[in-house]
Formats: sequence, structure tokens, C-alpha cells
Amino acid sequence: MSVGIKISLNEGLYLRDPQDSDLGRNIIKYSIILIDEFGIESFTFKKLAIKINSTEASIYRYFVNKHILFLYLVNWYWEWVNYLIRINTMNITNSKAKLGIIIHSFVAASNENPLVEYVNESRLQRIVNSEGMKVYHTKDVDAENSKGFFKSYKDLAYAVSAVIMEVNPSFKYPYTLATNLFEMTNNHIFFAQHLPRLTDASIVDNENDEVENMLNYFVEKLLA
Amino acid sequence: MSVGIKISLNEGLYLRDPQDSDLGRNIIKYSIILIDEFGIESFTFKKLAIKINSTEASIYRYFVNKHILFLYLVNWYWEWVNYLIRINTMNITNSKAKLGIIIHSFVAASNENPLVEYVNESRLQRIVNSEGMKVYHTKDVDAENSKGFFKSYKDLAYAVSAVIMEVNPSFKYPYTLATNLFEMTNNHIFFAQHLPRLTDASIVDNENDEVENMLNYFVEKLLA
DNA sequence: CATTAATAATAGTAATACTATCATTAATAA
DNA sequence: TTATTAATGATAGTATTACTATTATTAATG
Repeated sequence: MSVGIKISLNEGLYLRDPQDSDLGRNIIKYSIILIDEFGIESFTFKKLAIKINSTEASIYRYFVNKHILFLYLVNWYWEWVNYLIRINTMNITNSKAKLGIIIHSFVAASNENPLVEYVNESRLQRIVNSEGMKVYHTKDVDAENSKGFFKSYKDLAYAVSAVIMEVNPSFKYPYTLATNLFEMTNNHIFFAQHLPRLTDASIVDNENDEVENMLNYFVEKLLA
Repeated sequence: MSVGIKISLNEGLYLRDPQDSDLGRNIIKYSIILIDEFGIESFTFKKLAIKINSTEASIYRYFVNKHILFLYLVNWYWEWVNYLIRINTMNITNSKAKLGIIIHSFVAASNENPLVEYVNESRLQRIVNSEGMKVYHTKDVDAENSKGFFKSYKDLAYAVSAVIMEVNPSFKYPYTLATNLFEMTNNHIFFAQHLPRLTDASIVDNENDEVENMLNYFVEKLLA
């Protein structure tokens, strides 16, 4: 059993808790690596099984299919960002400062200390930046939503919107701004790298400072 | 040959121009219907072939695969919105008013007069709202981008950013705001319907007025 | 009427997304 | 210690997907 906080995720996301066994942790670890390298479309349980010297059947004992495994990983990220925000804003009294920390967490989450050794946060963040939104843009959203599979994202939206309301109690769109900050982070980090004409930010030395400045500027203007 | 403007799309997107034959137009028409109804993941050329009383092989003579067909459809939408913006802002001199028209085009594109009978704009808009972003969030972006497959989106971003600059020439993030308005439209129309806790907008009588008001408010604040 | 272009019909292949069964190994409880 | 059970591995099998190839048929054109 690894040290540190065990991330607690909706039990409907897995058949057997992958955090509790070597095989399970290997599934998490190498699915992140494979998805980061080759993308979610070309990722298969077969390829993962070969990578970790196991079998498809064994992986299916943990996750019903690759979509749910992917959803598990994205949930992990949402929970992790939630956790980062909670501890990093804990002793901050200034609401604007809190919001700055939140934005920094969105942009630079992967620079934080790792929680568990089997999750490469940097790769996971890149996955969420580039493909995370696919997890809810499906025909199964409603069914999965009713099972609580997006609760972590909602919690995140709620936490951020609360700080937004602290900064400006009369702001009419706290949830919209909260999710938009998260989605903008993902989109513009991705755009800066792959479709630069769709953004004004660029990535210098693998740092997302420009995206961060941009988000801070947007918030500043919107909540003024 | 149908009446009206023929949308001109990157020639690399198709093997044979689907606009030039009954089979081609049927592929467009029914792929939109099937994707709208069942989602892009469960859409297959086989199912489409059955629907239009043709064969997989025949469809493959028009599009190399379903991803490219999907990209074709999203490009069609981008071009169409570009077109709407161009004609609807043509005689408008006030830049703020132009931006309002742009936002209205994003939100209510499907209420405009149809260009061609084989494209159901309402369904196409719903597809783009809910799944459009998948078309560039892939491992093939760079390769496809170098073939110009996202040019229509860039043109759209450019056109919108130009108006943003008219409204406020010192605004530092015109491209970011341009794409963000488009993405926000898609996201929040989708959220309002499926994940309401992630947005402040709601859909009343199938109208997206609240999303439109929200976008106008954001623009107002950001460009003030 | 002959040619050719487009489509249909059919078949086939490799990969994907599973499900099922049984053997083996490891963990634990009696 | 042995017996039991739980987890994993090994293997096989199926339906569907994502194609490619070949040949026949039909429609359009010169």
C-alpha cells in the first residue's frame, strides 16, 4: 500500500478498486502513459495488457470498458485539482489571491508534489488538457451523470464559483466563469501547442505562464 | 444540382466531392442525422450505408474514414457560420453591434435560412455544440493542420478577432476571446441541457437566449 | 451504340471490444 | 499445515468495426 492520500472516487467507476492492488495500480500507471503517448482513440485494453504483461480479461475485472477507465482518470484529475485548491487556498484570506491560486492550479497542476507514485501528474494533465472534454461530450452523459460520474467536476465548479462570489458577490455567472476558466486552460494550452492561430498565448520553455496571465486578465476584467 | 451557394471546403477532406452527386449529398444528409441521433462514436459507415440503401465501399469512395467525414461536416459548419457573419454584418458600421451579431450567429445559427436542402442546420449545430471539439482534439492535429483542415476555424477566429479589435484596439487577447466565444457557446448550450450545475444558463423553450445574454455580458466586460 | 464512370454486390481480412472457461498462484482462515 | 477462496493468467471464441479488393450492373456521355 502506497503512502499518501488515497483519492476517493465514485465507486461506480470501477469494478474492483485499482488503488488496492499491484495490477490495479499498473493499469492506472500505464494507461496514463499509453493514452498520453498515443491518444485515447488508439488506446486499447489489449495494448495495455501487453504493456503490463497481463491480459485483457484481467483489465476487464477492474473497468467495464476503456471509456470508463478514461473517465476514472479524468475524475482522478478533477479530484486532485480540487485537493490542490483546497490545501493551497486554506490559509489565504484574500479572495482575489485565492482565485489566482486556483488559476495557477489549473495551469500548473503537474508541478505540484505527486500524491501517489503510480500517477504521473504531468502526463495526466496533458491528457486532460488535450482530450479530457471527450469524457462528457457523449450520448451517455445523462445516464452517467445520474450515476454521479461527473460529481468531481461539479464540486470543482462549485468551489471555484464560491471564490468568484467572494471576489464579486454581484457577479451573475459564477459557474459559467468557473468552468470556463478550467476549459480555457485546457483549450489554450492545447491551442498554443497545436493550433497557435486560435489563441494569443504561446508556450515558452514548456511553461504556461502566458496562459496563466491571460486567465488572470480575464478574471480581473470580468469581476471588476 | 441544388440551388444556392456551394460551400467550398478543403479538397483534401474528400476523395470525390459529395456535393456533386445524389449519393454524396445523401451521405452528408444522413450522416448528420445519424450522428445527431446516436453520436459520433456509434456512427459507422456500415450503418450509414444501410440507412441510405448503399454500401460501405461506395461511401469509402467519398471519404477516407469517418473521422474525415466528421471533419468535413464540422468544416461545413465553420464555413457556414463564417458566411452568416459576413452577410449579416455586411452593412453594419457599429463594431459593438457587429459583435452582437456574431454572438447571435454562434448561438442561433440554425435559425437562419438553410443554404442547401440536404444539410439540416439545426442538427448540424447540435452536433457541433456537443461533439465538434473532438475533431481537433486528436493525435493527428498537427498532420491535419498542416494540410489546412482547420483553416475554416482559423478564418472564423480571424474574422471575429478583427471585430474585437475594432471594438477595443488595445485588447490583448483577440484570438483567445474569439475562439472562447465559439467554444463557450458550444459548451454552455451543452451544459445547460446535460450538466446544468456546470453553467448559469438554462435553455427555455429550446431557445438559447440566456447563453447569448451571458456571452454578450462577458464581451461587454472584457472589452470595456 | 460503344465507352466510361459511378455505384452496387459480394467477399474477405485484421483489429477491436468484448465474454467465457479453466488453470494456476497467492493470501488467509481454520 | 492444509483447505478454502480470491485474484490473476492463459486461452479461446464471437460480433462488430474498419477497412480493401473484385466483379457485376447501371447510368451518363460522346
